[in-house]
Amino acid sequence: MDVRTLCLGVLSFGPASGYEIKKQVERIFGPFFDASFGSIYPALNALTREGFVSCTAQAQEKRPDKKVYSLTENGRFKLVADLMATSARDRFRSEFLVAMLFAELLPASRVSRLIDDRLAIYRRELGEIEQDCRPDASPAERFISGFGEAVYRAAIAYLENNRHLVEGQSLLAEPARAAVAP
Amino acid sequence: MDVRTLCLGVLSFGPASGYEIKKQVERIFGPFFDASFGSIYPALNALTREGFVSCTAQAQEKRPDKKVYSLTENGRFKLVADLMATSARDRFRSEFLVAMLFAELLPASRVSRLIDDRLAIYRRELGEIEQDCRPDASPAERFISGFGEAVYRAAIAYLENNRHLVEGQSLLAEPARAAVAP
DNA sequence: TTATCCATGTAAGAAGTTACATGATTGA
DNA sequence: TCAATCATGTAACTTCTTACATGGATAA
Repeated sequence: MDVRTLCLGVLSFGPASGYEIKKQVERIFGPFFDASFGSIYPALNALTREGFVSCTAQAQEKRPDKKVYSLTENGRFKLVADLMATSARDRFRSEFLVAMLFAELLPASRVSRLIDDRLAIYRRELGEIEQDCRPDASPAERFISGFGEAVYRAAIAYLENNRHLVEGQSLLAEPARAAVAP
Repeated sequence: MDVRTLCLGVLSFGPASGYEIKKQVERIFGPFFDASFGSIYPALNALTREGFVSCTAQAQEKRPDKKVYSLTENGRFKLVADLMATSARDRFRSEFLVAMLFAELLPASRVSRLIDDRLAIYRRELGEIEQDCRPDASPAERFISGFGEAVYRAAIAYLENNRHLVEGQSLLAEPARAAVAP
């Protein structure tokens, strides 16, 4: 599963430009998948060369031509083949959790700050998911949004209820043991 | 946050070989972070060159020397500096969710299979987390394991309760609309 | 007036994976 | 006998990110 497949997938909903594809990916997947312009544009060019998408340039004044891509028949076959072949794995790579493992080495204030920041991010994502919930969304879109909601809610609740496990464990600031048993 | 920092972090718990570092990362983080030998060994060599770790080779019979690395004072400083500097972001990249967005294009059986597989993976991870829960685990380790548990439980419950949103939506096999309103 | 949106593209580089090489030991 | 464990390492490759180039329009 790479950016090329993602582009084919978004184009299966209808023609779009590279710019619009990026926006759609952001809206639908939010933090579950992302793709930069630096990967989308080359991907679309390659797909065009290989005949999986076709491109018509729309002239615009004072702006680069807008290139609108459409899935070709071959492209549709390739999309299905890619989706069938994919191992569909998840990779959740959390620098936050790595940092938490070494919380003892950091000042307590830094640990608290990291947790607060993470909570703020999760809450913001949650808010965006709830806001973006449009009535015309497909079942598949609702499925994905709902998954995000469920996972974020769980993560937020966990952080709120268990942050004490890593807060106030610092070996730097104060003698933690003395504070625990006064 | 990269493999180099991860190696320094694990070494802050005590000396270890590259092989042992990989095992520890697998045990502690499971699916939240991983590092292959192909990234760990070069990282350790670079860290040795730069003086952040020291290395003593233990001769072994019929096997490559076991190289045991220890954090130097400089390495400990660098670890803290890296942890302070990190943005500690999460990136959850789910090929599974991408595939689900395009569930309509796939045979219903394939969609069900993907969901079953994902549930099996989540359940297995959950089981491993619960099994690995050792009495001597640090609060930080318990914090991380608990986070995984909470998130996996939420994901499993969500998939079980909402899979109908993407199952039986196939445009391939049968006319879904007719089946919905008989 | 400053930031954001629109709009595409390239080049350099970071970071990591996979596959290979080597090979005895141990448990199922 | 087959797979896993232990043990390190290199090289080729994939994939993506970041930074840059260009620049008007529009909203705060």
